[in-house]
Amino acid sequence: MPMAPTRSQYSKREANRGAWTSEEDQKLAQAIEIHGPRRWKLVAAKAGLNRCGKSCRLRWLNYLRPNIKRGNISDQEEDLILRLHKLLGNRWSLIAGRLPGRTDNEIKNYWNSHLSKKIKQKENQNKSPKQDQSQDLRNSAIAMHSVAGNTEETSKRDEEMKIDFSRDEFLESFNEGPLNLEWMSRFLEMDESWFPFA
DNA sequence: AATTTGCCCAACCGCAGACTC
DNA sequence: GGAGTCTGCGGTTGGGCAAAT
Repeated sequence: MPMAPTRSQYSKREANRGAWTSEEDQKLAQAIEIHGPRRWKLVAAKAGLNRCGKSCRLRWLNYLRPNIKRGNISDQEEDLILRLHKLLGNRWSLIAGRLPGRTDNEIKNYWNSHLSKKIKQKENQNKSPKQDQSQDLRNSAIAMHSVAGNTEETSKRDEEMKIDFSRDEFLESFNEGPLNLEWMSRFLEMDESWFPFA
């Protein structure tokens, strides 16, 4: 029985795969400028790239898109990722939505290569009593706000934050089916004006 | 110097839901 | 309403590189 072609074998006879060249990037950027970052199949065709729409979309979102932040994840960003992951699990796109300039792929990679290990280590050495989850939520909101660009001291805000997150209410809202996700999306998309310290 | 190992990250794949006709 | 297509998401893979042996 013949073996299935490997990925590299496919790449020789079908669409381009693998790393993008700067020439391809340029063509894609030009096509998007004309047709917009939608209709990816069309964009791929118009760009004259032997790539599928999906591949073009990914390249745009993770690399070519304006305002992409490159370089190391800051401590503040890391803290926010940890907190959001605690709330949301592997909802990388939602998490990325709260980190300006970061992509879901980048955060997912960062999580898999750095944070998941850190957490395991922490879990192993830290068998201390669980933190009050309402405090966690308050901290999450504070971290979200500060990463969004506010320069006030978080400790001060923490003191000023008067909203009383009810742990039980919050946790209950996660156990009620599809509405929960909607609720969480709204929680994460909330305008900064929601925050009392804004 | 050559080889092995481990890590990082860009890119691919499969699936589900949204959209269009 | 249903079929076909497109889009977006999360999981996974594999190439490239540096450190270790």
